[in-house]
Amino acid sequence: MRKNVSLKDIAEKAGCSVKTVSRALNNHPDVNENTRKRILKLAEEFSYYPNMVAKSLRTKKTFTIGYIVPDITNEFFGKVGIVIEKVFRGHGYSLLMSFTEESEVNEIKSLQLLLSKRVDGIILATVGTTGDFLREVIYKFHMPVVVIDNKEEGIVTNTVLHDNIAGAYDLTRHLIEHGHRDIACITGPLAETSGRDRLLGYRKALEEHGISVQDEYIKVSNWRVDGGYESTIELMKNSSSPPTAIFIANSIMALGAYKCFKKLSLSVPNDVALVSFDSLEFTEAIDPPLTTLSSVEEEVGKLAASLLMDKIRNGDIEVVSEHLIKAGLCIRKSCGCN
Amino acid sequence: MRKNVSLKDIAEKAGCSVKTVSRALNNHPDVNENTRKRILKLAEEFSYYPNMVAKSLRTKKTFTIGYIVPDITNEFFGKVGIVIEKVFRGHGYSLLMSFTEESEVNEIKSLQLLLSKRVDGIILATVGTTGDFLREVIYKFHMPVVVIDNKEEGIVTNTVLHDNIAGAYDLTRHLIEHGHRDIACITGPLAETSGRDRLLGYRKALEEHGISVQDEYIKVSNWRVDGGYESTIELMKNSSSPPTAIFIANSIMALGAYKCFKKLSLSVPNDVALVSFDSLEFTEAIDPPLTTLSSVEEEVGKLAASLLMDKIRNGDIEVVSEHLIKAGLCIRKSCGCN
DNA sequence: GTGAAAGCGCTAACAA
DNA sequence: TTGTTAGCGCTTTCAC
Repeated sequence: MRKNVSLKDIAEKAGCSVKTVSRALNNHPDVNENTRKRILKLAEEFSYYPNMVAKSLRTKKTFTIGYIVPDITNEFFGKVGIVIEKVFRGHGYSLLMSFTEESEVNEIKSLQLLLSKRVDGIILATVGTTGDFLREVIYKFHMPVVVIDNKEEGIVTNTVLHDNIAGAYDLTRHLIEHGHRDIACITGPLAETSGRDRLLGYRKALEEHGISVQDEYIKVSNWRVDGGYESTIELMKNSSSPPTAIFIANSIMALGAYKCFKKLSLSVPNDVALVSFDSLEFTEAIDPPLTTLSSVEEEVGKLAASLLMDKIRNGDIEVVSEHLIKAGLCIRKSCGCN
Repeated sequence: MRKNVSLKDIAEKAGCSVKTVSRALNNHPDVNENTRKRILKLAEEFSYYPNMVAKSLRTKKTFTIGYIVPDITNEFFGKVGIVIEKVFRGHGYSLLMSFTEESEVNEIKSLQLLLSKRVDGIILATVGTTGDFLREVIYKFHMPVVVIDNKEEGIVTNTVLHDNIAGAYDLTRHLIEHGHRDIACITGPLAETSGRDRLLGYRKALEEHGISVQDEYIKVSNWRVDGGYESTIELMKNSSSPPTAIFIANSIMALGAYKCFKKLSLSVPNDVALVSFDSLEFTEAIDPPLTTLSSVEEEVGKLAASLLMDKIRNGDIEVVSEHLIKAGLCIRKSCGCN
């Protein structure tokens, strides 16, 4: 930081008090029109930018929101971040970002940093295991917090989640409606809500349609291209009878499945039908276009942002609400449609 | 913000002065070991988190870096952002993010906001037309700034850029080495350095190999899937003789080209060979895998971050350096190799 | 309509 | 080794 122009500098030139300058610049009514004009002109001349640091110290508001996510290159967190930034920018807030790389230690460090920086609120895509500390953050420091993406263990708090169970259910049911009975599932780590719940939705769909769930059809993978590839190989080569359709719990892994089918010279959807969760940029450009759920980032971001905004305004830290965002089907061709 | 525990609170309990507490907590040498231990214990008990706002006001350092980009869902800016955050986190800094949506007005607003928030430095992926204001930011406010991705018009400043010309040249030459002569180019908007320079590199490669550049083989598009699709259609259907190979200036547009080839039942690389710029997640999963340049995000991020860090430390705002990051070829199959 | 004084929580400079 | 004083740039309170 350098020696910036301050209210005092302007006050001296204008021949009035610091307070009058402050009033003029903050559109206070109690200030003479001529004085105001003179001051505004001087501020302009001096290229005055108010020192938000001093303002924050005094008012105890930083107009800064913390956004903590595992990894911003994940299209989901990127899109949600864009939406959140837009909402808050409109209210004069900016976004402080912290990346945890899915590490609990980093998540706690990030929270502590944001506590020190005295942000006005936090939107947290948690790894799910920092509940105890998070409780302190909220109830001891009265920090407004909204949790997204994963549920936090051991604490009931404000959350906005993808409706994982319903999504997995709908996708699987769509395969069933195409006449499939031998349907496999590739899901993510069961330690995460999303991995667990998407498997749950898949099971529920099968059970409700009188199809028995076979263990050899369930693969727990890692959300990545390589994991999707490996799991698909296993399903197609090692099963006693290979599935005729696969529900994959995210689209990145589906990319691995495509790779595998190419290698095994299997055609989608004739030999195997495919559906997966996220509608990403490539899902409609790939051949054949992938049937997925529609995007929920816009909704998740908007809702999380407005929940947080309300909490900041009302200070009702203790009022808790949980929200599930349900996505529709985005039907393309990999499922066998059209 | 709420009433947090302050140095004063701890000092009262510890029975010493505020300054002693400050010293103890900041690992100052001149403090009695017993006093220090007592104070640290109290701080722990009280869950004391130093008020960075007050500290910043006093020291004129916010330990905050501004990162301004058009759109964080762009894989390039996301990856660069991750790297930057990591470097700066190691030095105790955090990242304030601002998204401009490629708008000049938003870019200026973002800069003003960061000026007000008194960040210690800025990494800016500029739209390219805010040179005049940027000059003020740097020379009048002595703000350390590093520009990435695009060159800023009308101002010479610290930049870290992808070597667009060399990249386009190498990719095009690779096609020539495969024996192609009828090579087309789909580039981005010519108002952007990247769009312009990638076209330049393509031309250079043709000229140096004695191949005449044909205007009908050059399409200026929009970096998007749909643009890539349209341009490819035009090339393949409307050219007097369709090209046997295409250099595409980014991989998203290449996705559109794949879509088009599928529709026209053309096979890659037998009917048309293809190369494009960025190595994204899908480029190696698609069929056939796309030959691209290798990723430079890691290098761009690291260099930009360390340049900025040096500037912040040394205060040599006026020393300017420009850096070009050259990428190697990432050869897959769409070019005809293997 | 305007100003003086105090203070937000911290650290730098100087004393003790 | 520890404490005192002052001040960072702003807003709040209260007085005029």
